[in-house]
Amino acid sequence: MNLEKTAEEMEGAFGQQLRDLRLRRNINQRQLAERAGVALNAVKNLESGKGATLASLVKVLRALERADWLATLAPTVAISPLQMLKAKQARQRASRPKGTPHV
Amino acid sequence: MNLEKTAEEMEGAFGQQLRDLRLRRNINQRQLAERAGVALNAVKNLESGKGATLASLVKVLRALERADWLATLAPTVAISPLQMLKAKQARQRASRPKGTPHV
DNA sequence: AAATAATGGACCTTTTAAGGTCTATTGTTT
DNA sequence: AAACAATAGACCTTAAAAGGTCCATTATTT
Repeated sequence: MNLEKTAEEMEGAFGQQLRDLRLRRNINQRQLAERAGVALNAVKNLESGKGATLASLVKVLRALERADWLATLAPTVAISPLQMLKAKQARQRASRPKGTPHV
Repeated sequence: MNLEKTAEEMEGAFGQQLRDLRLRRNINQRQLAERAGVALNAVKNLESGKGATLASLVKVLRALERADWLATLAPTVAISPLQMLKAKQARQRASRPKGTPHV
């Protein structure tokens, strides 16, 4: 998967990966849709990269037993107990730029 | 991230990860939306897990410089040149079950 | 403590995916 | 080579997200 791709191309390449996962398990689109609890069209859309929802993706990943992948996006940084004491609590909001007189 | 979660809960937990990524970079939702080329609402939907499209997700990941993550779903299995010779080409379609008289 | 921007949430309209069905094509099996 | 199911693609209707705007709340800064 190239990093210089357009968003559309990436969606297509992503769909190809989903298809690979399905074929490795040797199940057809209809079966996958059933197990995932989504419409056949939703699976088609995902695999072809023609537009899909995150909800459909999550359900399909569960059916493919790859839902664990979703947890790997932003691994939480481990922090030692000692550091913990002096650490400020994590931001809940982004800070506003100091100098920049925000329009 | 728990593996016993419902699809909805997973979408929420996923949104939290997106938020973490954004806050680590200390940019606000508006800036992220701008950079990603999506509406502010799309970012809100993603982070709150209230429903979003894969297209929005991909654009936002690019803006967060985490689009590479998308390629990690189904790592391709390496195959030695020797195995390559006797290997059948990968399936393009799922096979139909032999015995099962398909309804 | 006061000022202020970031965020949450509601509302509206437009766009698009979901869900359902049917047909044409084509990979796979026998 | 023939049979047949898996997939692609089109079409329609319904549901839901995108995009835009406004207001209320609250974390952060000074």
